[in-house]
Amino acid sequence: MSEVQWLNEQEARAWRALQIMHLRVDGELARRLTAESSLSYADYQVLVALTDQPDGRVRLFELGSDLGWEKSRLSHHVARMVKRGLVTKAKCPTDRRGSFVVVTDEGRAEIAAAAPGHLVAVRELFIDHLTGDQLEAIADVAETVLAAAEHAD
Amino acid sequence: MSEVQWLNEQEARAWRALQIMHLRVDGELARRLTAESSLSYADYQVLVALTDQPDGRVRLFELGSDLGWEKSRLSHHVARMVKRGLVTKAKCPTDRRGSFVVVTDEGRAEIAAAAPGHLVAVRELFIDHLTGDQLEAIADVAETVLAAAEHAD
DNA sequence: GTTGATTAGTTGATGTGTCACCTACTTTAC
DNA sequence: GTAAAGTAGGTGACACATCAACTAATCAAC
Repeated sequence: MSEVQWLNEQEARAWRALQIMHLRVDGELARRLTAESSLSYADYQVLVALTDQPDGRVRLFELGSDLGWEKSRLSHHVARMVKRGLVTKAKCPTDRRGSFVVVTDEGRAEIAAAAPGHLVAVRELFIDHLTGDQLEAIADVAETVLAAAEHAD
Repeated sequence: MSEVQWLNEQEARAWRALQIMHLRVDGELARRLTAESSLSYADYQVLVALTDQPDGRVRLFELGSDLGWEKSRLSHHVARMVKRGLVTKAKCPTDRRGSFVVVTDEGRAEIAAAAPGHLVAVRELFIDHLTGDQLEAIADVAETVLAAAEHAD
């Protein structure tokens, strides 16, 4: 067994605080979303991705990689959303293996109703407490870490 | 309906990047942990909290608030860990409603085996890409946000 | 054009989280 | 003391996530 390199105080503080912050903030966001709308946080993310597109449709595999979800999870989740009338599926004409997920009017209505409250919550729980410099620093860190992860695929 | 205040570019960039970073990093950490040990990320967190204590025992409600878990989730999860022999439960002598969760030798062995690999992964996926200033900035941000959340209980 | 590898998506079993509700004990107020 | 309120924890039903195995279409090689 080789020596374990434990985290030093600064590293441990940053890592721990970040983990706990994320837990608290995301937990509270999810709680408020389900309390104030009929959408889960997962539903919300799917609907945001769909309504970001001009035609409100995205291929399943693309949605999966955008959200960082496994295809199985996505398949199950979309099936539940179809059953609830938030989205539908459509065959892809150019690749007969594939499907699109398409927002329905009901899905658009649900996210339109939920978004304002969610944005208020994001501000209240996170953004409002930070300076411009801090937001910049956060974005730099996250993008650095993500770029490294991409690079190590 | 009042106007929705959308996120500006800087805010959106910071928020989005942070969310995606967390998804990717925590997802990869969880994947590696389950691949290289018999512990889930949740198991790992419970065992860390227990082995942090000199006597390896924590009251359930305390563990719950440390981890930010609901009591029901904790109850279910601990029950599963008991079944797997990683922890046991012990009645609290001073409050007869309460119980302690106690690490077993097997639990200690499992986390001792898993911790080195996990630390390597935390470094590789996160810490190694950041400067001391960046770590400091992250910790400041997270602590600020957490303090605000505490304050708004 | 036939074979093999890869990719898109599904399915079912199983593990995990959440919600509403429950018991048992403790604390507070009178 | 006793009633009411609060706290520690558990339970069962259901929603959700993960894993392995599967079908079907496309792509690459020859």
